[in-house]
Amino acid sequence: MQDSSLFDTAQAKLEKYLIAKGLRRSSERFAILKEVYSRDDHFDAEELYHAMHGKAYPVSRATVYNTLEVLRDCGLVRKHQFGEDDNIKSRYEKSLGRQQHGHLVCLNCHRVKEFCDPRLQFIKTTVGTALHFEVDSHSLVLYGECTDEHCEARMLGSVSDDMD
Amino acid sequence: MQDSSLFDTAQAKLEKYLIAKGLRRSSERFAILKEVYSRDDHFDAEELYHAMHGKAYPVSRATVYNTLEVLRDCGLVRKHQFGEDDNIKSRYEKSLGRQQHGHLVCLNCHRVKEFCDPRLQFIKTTVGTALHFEVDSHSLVLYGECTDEHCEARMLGSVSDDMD
DNA sequence: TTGATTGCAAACCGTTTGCAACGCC
DNA sequence: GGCGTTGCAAACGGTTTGCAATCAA
Repeated sequence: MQDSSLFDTAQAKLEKYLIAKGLRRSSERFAILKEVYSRDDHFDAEELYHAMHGKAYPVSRATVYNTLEVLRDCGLVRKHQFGEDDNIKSRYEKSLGRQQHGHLVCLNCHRVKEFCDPRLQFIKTTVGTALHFEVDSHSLVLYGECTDEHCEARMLGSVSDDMD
Repeated sequence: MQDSSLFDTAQAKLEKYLIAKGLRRSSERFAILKEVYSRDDHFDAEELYHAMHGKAYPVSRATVYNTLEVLRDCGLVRKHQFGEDDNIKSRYEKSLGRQQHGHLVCLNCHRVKEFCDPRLQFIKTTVGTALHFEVDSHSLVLYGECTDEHCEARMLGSVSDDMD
C-alpha cells in the first residue's frame, strides 16, 4: 500500500468514525490528518501546529490537541511519552497499516529508530497469562546511544530526517 | 538481603556518592532515602512529599524533586513515565538490589505489577546490534486490564497495597 | 437553525527556579 | 565563615478549558 492510498484509507476511516460518533467532518480535522499522514517521524503537538501554519488550513493549538485525540480514538495515530530525561512532551505517529513496534531513543541526538521483534509478542502472552492480565497494548523503548556516523554530526548542529 | 540491611546498603552508597561529588550529607536527603526504601510501590513526587510530612523531617516539594534527582544519579531510584492516558506525572521506585523489570499497568484500577522475562535481554542485544545502537536501559510497559478479583473492587473505591 | 467545533487566552498541573535563610563542611 | 542546600512562592512549559464566534448538519 503506497503513501497516497494510505492517506485515502485513513481519510475514509476517519469519515466513517466521525459519522458513527455523530461528530462533524470539519476541514481542520481532515487537514490535520493529511499532515499527519504525510510525515514519517515522531512529531510533537507543537511541531504539528507549526507545520499546519504553512498549509491551507492553519489551526489553533487547541484544535491540534483535540484532533490528535480524535485520531487516537479511532486508531489513526499512536501517542508516545519517551521519558528517560526531562523531555515531558508527547510524541505522535501515524498508525494505520503499521504494526506496533518498539523504539530506540538516542540520548545524544534524540533521534528515534523503530524495530520489530517477534519475541515481544511471546513475552506479552506469557506475562499476561502468568499474572492474570489482559494485555491491550505495550510500549517498549530502548535508551542508549546510536553508533552510526550521523549521531556525532547531529550533536554539532546539522539536520537530518527524523530529529527526536 | 532483607529490608533493613537494604536500606543500610543504600544509605552507605548515598553517603559515598555525596562525598565523592562534594555534596552535603543533609538530614533531608537521608530522611527521603529512608522513606523511599520503606516503600514497595511506584509513588509520585506528591505522594512522597505528603509521606514525608508525617515524618521527623518534613521537607518541601523542591527538596523532594532535588533529592529524587540525586538518588537517581547515584542509581538508588528509578524514574518512570507510565503514559498511555493523561497521567503525566513521573513515578519512582527504589532500585538497589533489584534488576530492571517490566511493568504491567491496569487501565482500570491503575495498579502496577512487575515482571521479569529473560527474553527481553535477547531482544535488547539483537536489536542493538542490528541497528547499531548501544542500549543503556529500557522501558517495557504492558497496558491492559488485570483480571484478578481486586480490580473491580478497586474501581468501587476500596484501598489496596499498590495503588498506582 | 442549532449545537458541535474552532480560536483565543487564561487556567491548569507537574516540575523547575530565584532568592533569602539555614546549616553542613 | 563560606557556600551548598533548603523552603517558599513565583515561573515555566505542555496541555486543557471557558467562552464567544463560526460553521457543518
